[in-house]
Amino acid sequence: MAEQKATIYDIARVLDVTPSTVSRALRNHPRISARTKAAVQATAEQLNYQQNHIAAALRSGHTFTLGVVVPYTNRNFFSSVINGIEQLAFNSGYSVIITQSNDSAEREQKNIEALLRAQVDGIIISVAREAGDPAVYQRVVAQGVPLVFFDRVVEVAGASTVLIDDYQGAYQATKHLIEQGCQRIAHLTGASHLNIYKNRLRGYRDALEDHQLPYTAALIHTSKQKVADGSEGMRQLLTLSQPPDAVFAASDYAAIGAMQVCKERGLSIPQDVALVGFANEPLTAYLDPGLSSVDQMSEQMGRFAAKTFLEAIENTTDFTPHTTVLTPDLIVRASSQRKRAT
Amino acid sequence: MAEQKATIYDIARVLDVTPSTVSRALRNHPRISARTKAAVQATAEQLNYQQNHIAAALRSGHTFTLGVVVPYTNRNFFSSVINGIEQLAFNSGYSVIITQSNDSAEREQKNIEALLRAQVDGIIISVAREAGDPAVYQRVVAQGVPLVFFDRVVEVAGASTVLIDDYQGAYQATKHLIEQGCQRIAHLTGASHLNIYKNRLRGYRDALEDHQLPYTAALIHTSKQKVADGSEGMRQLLTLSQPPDAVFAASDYAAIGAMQVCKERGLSIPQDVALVGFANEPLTAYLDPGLSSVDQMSEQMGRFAAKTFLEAIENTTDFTPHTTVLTPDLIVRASSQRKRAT
DNA sequence: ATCCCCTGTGCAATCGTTTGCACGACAACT
DNA sequence: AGTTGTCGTGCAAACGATTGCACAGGGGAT
Repeated sequence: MAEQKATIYDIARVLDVTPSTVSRALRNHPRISARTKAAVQATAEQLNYQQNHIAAALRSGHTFTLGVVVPYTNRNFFSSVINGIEQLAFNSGYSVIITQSNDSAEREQKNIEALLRAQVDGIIISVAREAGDPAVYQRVVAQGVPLVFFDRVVEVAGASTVLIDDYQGAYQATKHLIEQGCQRIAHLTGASHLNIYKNRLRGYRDALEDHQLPYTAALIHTSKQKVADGSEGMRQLLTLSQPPDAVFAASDYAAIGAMQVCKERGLSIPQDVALVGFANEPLTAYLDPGLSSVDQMSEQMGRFAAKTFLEAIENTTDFTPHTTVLTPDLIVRASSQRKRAT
Repeated sequence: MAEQKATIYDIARVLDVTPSTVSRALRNHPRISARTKAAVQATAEQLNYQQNHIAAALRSGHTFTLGVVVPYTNRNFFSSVINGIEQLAFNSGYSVIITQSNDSAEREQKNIEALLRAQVDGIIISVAREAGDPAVYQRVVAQGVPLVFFDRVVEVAGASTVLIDDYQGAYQATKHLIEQGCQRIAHLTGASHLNIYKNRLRGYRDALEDHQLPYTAALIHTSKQKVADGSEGMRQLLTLSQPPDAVFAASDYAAIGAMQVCKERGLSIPQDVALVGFANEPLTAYLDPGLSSVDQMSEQMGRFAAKTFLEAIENTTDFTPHTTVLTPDLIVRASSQRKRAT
């Protein structure tokens, strides 16, 4: 059944040279003559030679493999990031191993260890919601394996990070709502050990202040940002004596929940209540009305993470870990557009 | 920077035994005494020994790595399947390498070759929309690497497949529409070298016949099944002298397009036009009205694909390739529910 | 006592490449 | 003519584990 695979020995035998010469010829070593290289190439193709990555990896120490750890593969944001990572990695000859933590710290740690055993050349990770022991990350760095965090990051010496500017995104979204004439803008925020929600809240607050609008604690609702949480938040907000005329949610799902409640109550969107979400999940475009949202540049984030890794690999000596901050992009749809675009 | 990694030689030195003994002890070889095993275990932990997969792979021929090729990682269906695959694979000690073809046959072939070079223990694939040369798949099988197709399959001797029963799904969906009182049911189908659309069309057609409804060619619209295609199809259908009172689309996206057109024209859903899609993308639940759809059991599909692979690996000798057919599940939402559920 | 088998371990080859070092040949320079 | 340098290739030792075979010692059967 299993075909015999050709090795460099087979090529060497045919051409009556040594395997070393073949190896060097294939890797385009400068000291090998053009004639020999051509001959090796030719017989390699003829024998259908495929390099054995494993053997090469063992000797050289490079596996040309990149490990990725995400909470869930089937969440659009993460799968889009993976998409971006894979594009760049593939073009540079790297394979990508995907693992998922299911937001469990224990599972995350196991994943990292498995990746290290697999001798990956680097690890790109978005950490689990459940906080784990940072020692694991430090061990990765200590082993000399480049480590890149994205979106959900942790401060680790020697690691790089790729983020979006959550503050900016929230600021833009809030400013947009103000410009559309909204005066009482509520905010659905999330509680987490991660900074993303804090930064969004800050952006929201600063935008209000910069436009001389009061910051009102009653207009803030904190939750886990699921659809049901958004509904719950909206219901509470509508009980206020002065209900909001706009809602900026820190996630699209919470915004969807809010939208559903508005529809139930017969409130028109965006006239009575304008809505903006966060993440620009693909589904937001298909809602009725389309949900305005802050795009997280997921694919780009993946590409930057991969690029950072590649840089780290190529200059092992003089690479300094760094943080890349991407500017998010406000996508305006019907849910917040009260005034016609000029 | 890089810490020294412990090898079995280090353990052997400490205990004054040979590396062979250590290797066997770690792999729980029956001929090693319990005492030795315990001692090896202890020092392994003490030295923080982590097996080098690469070295083990080179010698043993097993990489404990599973290759996956999908058209796109960031499509919910595929990322959910990957999710399912990863769950089972991880539990059995396998890592999963993800590659994407972007629906290009050339890229798909390159991916497969890269996976083979990486010496993966098996490949799970959903083929590109663009048809490629089946010889690539045969080469995989010829090399003795288990090959499992899912959803978008190709007939290859020696390969296994995991599918959903598209015929059944379509039949159920159509039957459901009939039971809701629809009489003129249109179908948006896709053109492809793959069988999925053909089977859905067959299911649709047979359901009509079984309920004494005529099959009308004018009610069939063929396209690539994007949102815009669905809109286009719906517009055409509405120009008919006898427009349909229901649409069964072979994909959720086409159904969304149709839904948008209905809304534009002021047609009420489901009263004037009932709608059912296919795939049960998560967003369907959030549409207004919620879109009924046929669930493709994506995670389960992934789990079955992984299971098939694991079976093939474990009984290399007496494994016979087989086809697993999953029964899809019709999810009824507001878009097709004309009669109250009793 | 003799033979056989079982238990626990060691020996050494092997997986397929990579790579530091050495070496012969030939050209160029003093 | 001797020295130095460059070019093209070969030698052999890695990389870290796995594994078939051998073997010593001890117990039981004959």
